[in-house]
Amino acid sequence: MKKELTVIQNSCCPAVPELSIERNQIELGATLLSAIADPTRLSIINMLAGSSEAVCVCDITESFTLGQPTISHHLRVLREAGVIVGNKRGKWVYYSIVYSKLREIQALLENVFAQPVLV
Amino acid sequence: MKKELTVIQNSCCPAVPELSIERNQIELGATLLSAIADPTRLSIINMLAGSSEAVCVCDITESFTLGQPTISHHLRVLREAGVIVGNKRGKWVYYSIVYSKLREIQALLENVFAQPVLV
DNA sequence: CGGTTATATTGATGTTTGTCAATACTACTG
DNA sequence: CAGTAGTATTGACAAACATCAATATAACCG
Repeated sequence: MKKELTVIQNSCCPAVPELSIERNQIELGATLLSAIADPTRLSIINMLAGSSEAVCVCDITESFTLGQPTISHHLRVLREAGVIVGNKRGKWVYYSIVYSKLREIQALLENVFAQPVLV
Repeated sequence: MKKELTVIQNSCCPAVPELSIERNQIELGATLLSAIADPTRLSIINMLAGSSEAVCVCDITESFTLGQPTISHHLRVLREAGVIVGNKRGKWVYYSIVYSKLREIQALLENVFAQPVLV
């Protein structure tokens, strides 16, 4: 009896795709996205990005119903991610956006989302 | 004795900036960013975005050292965020990217990061 | 039908995160 | 120098999260 030629579908995919991006970039992306993935922090970013001047912490705090230590915590997260910088003038601290870091985040997303070049 | 004309610097900022974006958008942005702000999930997105075909869960699972239920969990997070869709064929489930959702995320970031139009 | 394979769900566990109250620190003020 | 105001830090706590082991579900196979 001759052997059947039936193609057994025991493989689910023709080929397993590779990652088109390095592990470092993935880790960095996750870190940066985590830093901004919060309503309060997105609001702070939007507030600072919309201001031509650096903004004092007291004004940021006033914009939210959250307590001052909580805002200070969020500012620290953004600062440590490199998204904002603080500048002390007298007893006030003024924060402003690091635009290059925002562009870096967008560029990282581009790379993660990018389809490979069709040859 | 005449009143001093000294301008007391008891205000830290000339003006408090307003948010240039709606609260809904901030909340949506935070939700979507949280969904992708994880190394495993970013890798899955990159893997799927780099594939011309939908990819079977078993192949996704093989690409990581994490257990199958953990990958299934991450797939669920991405699916519920609308970033990927699953399609069942026989006993396999194939996932693929919802590119419109990726563009939505990028557009949201554009709005959050955008400086207001200079008049 | 009984067994096997692929995927999802559930439950448990340790870790991280957002929030607040209390406190510390720093610079101005009188 | 003592008091006050703006900001940061610490510690505590509850909620959310990532992970795994165990189990459930669903589709194929013999």
